[in-house]
Amino acid sequence: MTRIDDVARLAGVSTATVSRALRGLPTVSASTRDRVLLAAAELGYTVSPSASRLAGGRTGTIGVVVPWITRWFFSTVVEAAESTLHLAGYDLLLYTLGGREHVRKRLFRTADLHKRVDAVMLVATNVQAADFATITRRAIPGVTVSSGTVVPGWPGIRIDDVAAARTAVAHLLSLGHRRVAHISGSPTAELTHTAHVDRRQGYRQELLAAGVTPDPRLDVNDEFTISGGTRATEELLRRGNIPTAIFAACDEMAMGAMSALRLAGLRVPQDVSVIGIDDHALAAVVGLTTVAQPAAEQGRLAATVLLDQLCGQSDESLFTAPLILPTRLVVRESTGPPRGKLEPDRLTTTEAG
Amino acid sequence: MTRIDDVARLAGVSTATVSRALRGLPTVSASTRDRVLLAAAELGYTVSPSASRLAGGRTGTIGVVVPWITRWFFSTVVEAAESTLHLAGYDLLLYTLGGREHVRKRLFRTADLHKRVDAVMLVATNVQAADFATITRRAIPGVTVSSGTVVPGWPGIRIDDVAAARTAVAHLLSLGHRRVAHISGSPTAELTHTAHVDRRQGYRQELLAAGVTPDPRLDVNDEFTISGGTRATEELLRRGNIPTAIFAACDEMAMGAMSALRLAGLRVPQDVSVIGIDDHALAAVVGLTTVAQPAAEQGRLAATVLLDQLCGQSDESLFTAPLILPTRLVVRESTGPPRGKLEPDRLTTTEAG
DNA sequence: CTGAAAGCGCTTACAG
DNA sequence: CTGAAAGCGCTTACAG
Repeated sequence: MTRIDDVARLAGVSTATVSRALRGLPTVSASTRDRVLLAAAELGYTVSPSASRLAGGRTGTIGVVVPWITRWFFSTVVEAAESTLHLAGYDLLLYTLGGREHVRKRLFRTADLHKRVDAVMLVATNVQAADFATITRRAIPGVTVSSGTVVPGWPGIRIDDVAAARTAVAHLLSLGHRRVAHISGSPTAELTHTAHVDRRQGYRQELLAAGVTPDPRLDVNDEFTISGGTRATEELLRRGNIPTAIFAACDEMAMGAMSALRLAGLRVPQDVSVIGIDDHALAAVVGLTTVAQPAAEQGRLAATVLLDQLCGQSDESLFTAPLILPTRLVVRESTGPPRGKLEPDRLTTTEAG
Repeated sequence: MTRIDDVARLAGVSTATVSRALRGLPTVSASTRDRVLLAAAELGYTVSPSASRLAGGRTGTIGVVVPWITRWFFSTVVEAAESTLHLAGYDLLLYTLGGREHVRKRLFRTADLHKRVDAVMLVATNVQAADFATITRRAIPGVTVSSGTVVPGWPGIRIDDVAAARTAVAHLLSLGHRRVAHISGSPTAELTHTAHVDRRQGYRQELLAAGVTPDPRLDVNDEFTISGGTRATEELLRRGNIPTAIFAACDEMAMGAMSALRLAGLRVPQDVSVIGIDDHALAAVVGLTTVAQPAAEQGRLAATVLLDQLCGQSDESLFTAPLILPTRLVVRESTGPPRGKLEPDRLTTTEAG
């Protein structure tokens, strides 16, 4: 394998000059730079990352931490972040926690992560107060996406989960629904993020504002997945006193709900309306009404903010408050007025009617 | 930051012994090992990856290359591979090509990748003959998942795409369909992988075996995505002479097809049957009949095979032929007999009938 | 603008 | 089983 000395010899300069020329430092004359680049190209030389890291102290790598990668929001964020980071010449080290709390702990409590990456992007991954110390002491730059906690010194990119939930519930209320159920992530299964906490709060706030007392029997927890939505909905049906509408905390749960309702012989939206949050790629296919959030944009922005920090040219306002991206209601076919409002008798609502 | 000398001093041994003890080499006495581990724990010492890599020549990192991460198959493979690799102490460097052919080229043609990772996992990423030389010369271990080409010296994990397609088409034929359309990836949009080539071949083979001549007007290319499936189906409808069944090369395209058909006022399966390949997490939700392939298992197996190679204890049979995992037909609600077979008159097929 | 030299923090023959 | 020493391949003050 060719090394920097080979290039230096061929170009007739020192290794220090090769190093400078290859990295585009301004302290190299144009003619020298050209000679070095030519020599490097001729030898097919690329710098050894290990040596460069050890000597230079920079890894050229960003660590991206996600709870999962198979869920729509996370994969979309990562894909957008990845292309931005690679374009800037950074590598992406992927950590999927997968509910393994000990992995998260090890990541933050030891110097491990810090020695592998120049900066960290935490997606829907909460950091506990005990971790702040580690992060701050090592002064590692970072950014959070869709995170419940604010990490001191790290910008945050997110949507307003409370407001998004209120928008969803307001839509159902405006259609005339009063028995509105909520299915959301469970505190134990979603340890790493807190979107479900905020969304539940928004659900309750909006109901209360409309004079509706939240009914705990209409509030079920499960995983933020399709099957989680299915199970939660089955539980709702099992409890009896079926709601006229279900607000699912994410589109994947909403789709699971639609599936469970259909299996139970209930029609969406004639018997039960369903709304989610996300605007998943499949939401349009299944006609799901939802509150859209810009996932790719959050990934792209987070990567950009991180790169700016590494260049030392961050917008200071980012450090004072999280950057909140807008959400918007997308009405499709899964929501409509409650049955009683239009057709009091189930029999008159068949397709033949 | 504490270094290896700090640990050595505290434990009263040389840095060489610390290095050996920490890596669990057998040439260290139990009592010495304990003393070293205790000292390391007390100082909160973790090895510097950069230094370790430079000195040892190993990176402890696996490069995983995927065309996209937002598609079901790829995210499922990566998530399974990730947990297996991290469990074994390896980091995962993610490269998402995103249709950027130049990224793939740079990755293989230069020594770049080789200097960052110990081994490579290529998911649905083809390698051209010109790349073989680079890979072989550098003798970097690797494994391919769902790859069309066989890389000399690398095991391959995959399904039999031709057979999977034939299973799908055979199901449609057995229901009585003769006008069977195919929607699949386009040669230009899916440069990196070749599943669409094999699946198209299986489609044609099965039709021909049944005495049906493939009609090029029923064969449309687009992206392996939901919207690709939607566009391809719209194109089919635009061409007129609507098929009684559509075989989509993947579930995402199939779901796009279902969506386009519904929008056009056609019912699935009464007017048009739809079948895919994958068994996407949402297939059950939308009632999609499909040929299931084990995505997570392919990721897990590929990671295991790679780790075995790095330990030098690979099963030799893996290098002689790709490991083919089984697929199986999962019949749901999106396929049924063609209309003519049961109900010759469209009017008699309404729900009221 | 350029070079000589130290140093980044480990691992690995080699010798014992 | 253990240690002294070389070396991995760069980058970075420092000096000029």
